[in-house]
Amino acid sequence: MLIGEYQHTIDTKRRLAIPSKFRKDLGEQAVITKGLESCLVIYTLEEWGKQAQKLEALPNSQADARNYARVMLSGASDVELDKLGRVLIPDYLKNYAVLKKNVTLLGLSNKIEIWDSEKWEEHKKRTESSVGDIAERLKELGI
Amino acid sequence: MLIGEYQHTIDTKRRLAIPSKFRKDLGEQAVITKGLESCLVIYTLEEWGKQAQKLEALPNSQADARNYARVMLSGASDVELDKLGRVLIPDYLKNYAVLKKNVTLLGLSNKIEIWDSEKWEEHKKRTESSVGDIAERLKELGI
DNA sequence: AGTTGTAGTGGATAGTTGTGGATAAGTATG
DNA sequence: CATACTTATCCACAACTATCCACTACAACT
Repeated sequence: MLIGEYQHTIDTKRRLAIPSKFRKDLGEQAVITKGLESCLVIYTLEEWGKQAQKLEALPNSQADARNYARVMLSGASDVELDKLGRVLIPDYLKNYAVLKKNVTLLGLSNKIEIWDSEKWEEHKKRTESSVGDIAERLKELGI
Repeated sequence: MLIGEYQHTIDTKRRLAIPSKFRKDLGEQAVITKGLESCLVIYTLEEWGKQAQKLEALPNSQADARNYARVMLSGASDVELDKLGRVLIPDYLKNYAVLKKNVTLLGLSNKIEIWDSEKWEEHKKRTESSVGDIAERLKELGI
């Protein structure tokens, strides 16, 4: 179902345990990639397939499209869950999101986000305090 | 699956190790050819078939199309993976892409691109900073 | 409380991967 | 034909990764 917030750790070998509640959704494989606000995103294979198809369909003759696909696809990595439900975070992704030992996993329905715990707390504080304002703005967009 | 970014080296005998995650997709043979932005592209035999078909189908009346097809088709070379999963980069392709020792391999779903590492870093920086703009423009194209 | 089970963390070992070099086989050139 | 030169096959090493097992903490249930 992919909801909830979990505190986990990345060990010295860059392994991260996926919350057990998320495992049946992911199966044995998943795709991890860069997200906005320098967090990481984990997709199910199915969900990633949809994203990849869109990127493959981009016109190869346009430089913009080529570059966009390059960044999006090369930034991703397919990972396997080991017997205990852990994944290996590639070095370049760990660096991108500036992950230290403590990370927070967020279940967001069709994807999972990984944040450095400190950064998430900070971000959450800022966001929650302005959640009313944001709701106002979203209403204007018809949500 | 062909996604992700890998740092490898070309040795003094122009051998390049294919990332092990890519090997099962390629099998024992692959096609390597020129790409845009002076990188190289590796296709599976199957995928190359599709690309070649597209190129052959280009309107023969247009000089641009003809030239593009010429460059792509004549530049191609089929390579075999040795027992350790390495391919031999032909000299003219190595020169075309100005490859030195350190190269970066990009998994782009249906193909693999090979860049000189320095050039890719530079290119990526420029692209990433404008990825938001690109996304906006692509949205206008209905993606 | 005691027991059982599960989840998260940490570490040891065996296997794989990437790289470099050595030797053998093929190709051209004088 | 001999020589230099390139290309293929094979092996060796170091670094990394996967797999396996152990330990602790917590929860649920009896």
